[in-house]
Amino acid sequence: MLTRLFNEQALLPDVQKFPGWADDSASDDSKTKDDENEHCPQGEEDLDDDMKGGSSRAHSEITGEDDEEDEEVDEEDCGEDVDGDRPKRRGPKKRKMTPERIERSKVRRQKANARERTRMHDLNSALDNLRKVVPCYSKTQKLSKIETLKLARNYIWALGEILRNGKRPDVVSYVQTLCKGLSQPTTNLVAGCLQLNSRNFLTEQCQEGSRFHMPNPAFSLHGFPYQCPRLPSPQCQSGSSGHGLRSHSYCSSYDAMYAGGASPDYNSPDYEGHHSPPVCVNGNFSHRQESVSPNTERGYHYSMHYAGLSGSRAPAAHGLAYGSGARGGGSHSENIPPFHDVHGGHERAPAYEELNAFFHT
DNA sequence: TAGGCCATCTGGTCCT
DNA sequence: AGGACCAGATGGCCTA
Repeated sequence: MLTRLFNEQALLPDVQKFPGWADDSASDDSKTKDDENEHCPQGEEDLDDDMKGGSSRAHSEITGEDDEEDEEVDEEDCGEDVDGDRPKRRGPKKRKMTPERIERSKVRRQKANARERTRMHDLNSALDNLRKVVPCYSKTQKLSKIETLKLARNYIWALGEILRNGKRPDVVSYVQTLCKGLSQPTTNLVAGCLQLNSRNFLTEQCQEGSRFHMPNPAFSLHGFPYQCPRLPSPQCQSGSSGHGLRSHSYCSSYDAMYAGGASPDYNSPDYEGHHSPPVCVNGNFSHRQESVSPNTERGYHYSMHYAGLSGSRAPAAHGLAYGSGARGGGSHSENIPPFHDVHGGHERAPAYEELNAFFHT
């Protein structure tokens, strides 16, 4: 139901000031150095072709290496000077590939491969850590690498804006900021995590005054007609996203953040304290994440991070209603899975306390 | 089947 | 010489 929740283009017109947002694709600064390396390759050691993988054989083929590569080559000229049909190579003279050298090359290459694997694994685990501290995190359904980076960038920017402006962010702008440059599926996901529910916006705005600013009373996101849905459960919606994001159900909501109601039960076994930096939209910080719907075919859990209480108790005055959200239920839903199921343990961001303190003053 | 995402291999470049 | 980093190529997996 929430597919196509937000039209990305329509979502973003107001947020133009983000440095580097203008052209993500354009910033794909493909290298220039290659242009300078048009000379013929320098005497490559001829690694044996029987090494497994061998996906990048283009180079060797282009250089014209063949069975005769053991012959020493003239290193004076290159490329344009063609001796016969084949360009001459320059660079160090090729040495004979003795069996020992071949073996050493193999070993060296294998070691390099292993290092590269390790390096990429480290990179991926760093990326996983990053996933845990951006507003939407799921163990079972990860954001792609690029989406994680973009969302993290947006998130940092949004938090920075909060600090700079010294006031609570406009909700729509906040969502726009978070979703800037994200793909449609990820935008839907983030929006789903924030669950911009018109019902609550409207009721809160009408009944509780200005707990937050809604520029458009008939809530729609810059043209996106998000008409107050009557969800079976305000806490969980199922949605699907294409491409990298498999179908999932997610939850956690703006409802919960804004709905008045009982405070969460921090003594609940579900509650495990803060694991996540705050997604601060209106100043409500809390520890645990919103629940997820268990009735999904693949059990994807998406959550928004409620975070930040500097202590271990959230002030009820902020009216966080875990789980039940807009229904105003006091205790959080029994559907809420253990927090760690959705959120791996990780450290808090440093700015946490400051932000928390800020929003509680 | 096309397209997106990812892991891996590989060679080039830079640095120590 | 060897390690770190990078980017291209390739193939596998998954989803629409």
